[in-house]
Amino acid sequence: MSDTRPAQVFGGESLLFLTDEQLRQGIEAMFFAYRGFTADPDRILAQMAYGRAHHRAIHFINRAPGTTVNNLLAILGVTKQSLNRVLRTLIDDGLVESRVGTVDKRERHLFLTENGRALEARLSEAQRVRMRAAYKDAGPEAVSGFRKVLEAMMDADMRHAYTKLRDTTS
Amino acid sequence: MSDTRPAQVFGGESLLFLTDEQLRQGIEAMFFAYRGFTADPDRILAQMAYGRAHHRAIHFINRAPGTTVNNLLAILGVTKQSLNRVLRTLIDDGLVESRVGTVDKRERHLFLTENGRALEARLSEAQRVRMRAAYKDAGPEAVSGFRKVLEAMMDADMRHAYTKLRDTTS
DNA sequence: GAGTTTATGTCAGCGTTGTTGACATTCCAA
DNA sequence: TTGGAATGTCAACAACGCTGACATAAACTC
Repeated sequence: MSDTRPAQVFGGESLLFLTDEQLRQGIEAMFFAYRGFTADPDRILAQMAYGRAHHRAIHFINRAPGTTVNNLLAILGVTKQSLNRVLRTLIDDGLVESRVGTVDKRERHLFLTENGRALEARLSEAQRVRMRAAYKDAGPEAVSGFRKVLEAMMDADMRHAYTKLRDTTS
Repeated sequence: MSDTRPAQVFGGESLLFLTDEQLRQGIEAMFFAYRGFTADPDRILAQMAYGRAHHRAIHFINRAPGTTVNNLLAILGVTKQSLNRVLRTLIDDGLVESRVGTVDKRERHLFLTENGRALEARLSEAQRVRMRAAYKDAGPEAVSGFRKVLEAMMDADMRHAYTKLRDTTS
């Protein structure tokens, strides 16, 4: 059942930060913010025949060029059938190149083409504009807290994927 | 290596927290965290024939009992056809009650039934468990920053909806 | 009172993106 | 050589967005 009492007692100003009310506000903030987070790329994607799944694939291929399909599958957390449909259109449209592996020829290594990089730049710049404004509004300390809470909210395997990407300079 | 130090130690002098690398990390953190954010309710919903859209409707009807369809439409940011399909099933399944307005008889006021409240409690408790753990891990100061950045990331109309709900004690 | 607008519901159709299941191919490894 | 891993593909389906069109009732306006 619902518990409206503070679940933890910390320092004076933060007595209430674990009440159900505070948690509910966090939940609603996530909901509304995620909409804003995806709104700008969504507008660009809608002009072409693409959706968020294409954006995600493009993002992570750009982030880790040469990644295999299986690796991408793990990061995106979807089925191979679902990813394959998206990759198929991106490859057919000349945004992604799929190269057979040299060491293991079963593997396909994925790269963005010139056009793919151009779209990636458009999409991520649109998203960064909003993030930059939000970061600037909130200030550096808030940004640090923001990241800390988000990391704590991830599933363990996603946190591993995230930190692995984070600590890799592309 | 990438620089993961919090930028606030340099105060307003440093724009390190606004580098593209920092922004990219924030973008990826949002992506992975949102998956975790929805994972627990998703598991419950999958057992019934429901999805995220049902959860959202249930959440906001619980949050603002008696809200009208139009109001809910604005909060959820979907078309009436899309919302209607979801509401239809929830009403047919006896989770939501739709009452004709007394002042304006065109309006339908939405309420959760006993069963609706029970499901809402299950879903939101599952979500709160994760949020509570994340908040506890990150600490009160991080939570404040988290909320600050999320609010700054919202579209203006969503921020209005959010603060309106936030400042209404149910 | 007539006409317009508003709130809602509903039907039909479509697109993206997720799912499961089945099956083929290729190729590494034991 | 056989088993399993990585990948691709086909089929079917579901959730949930969308647009467009149309119906109804109520409220508002002139």
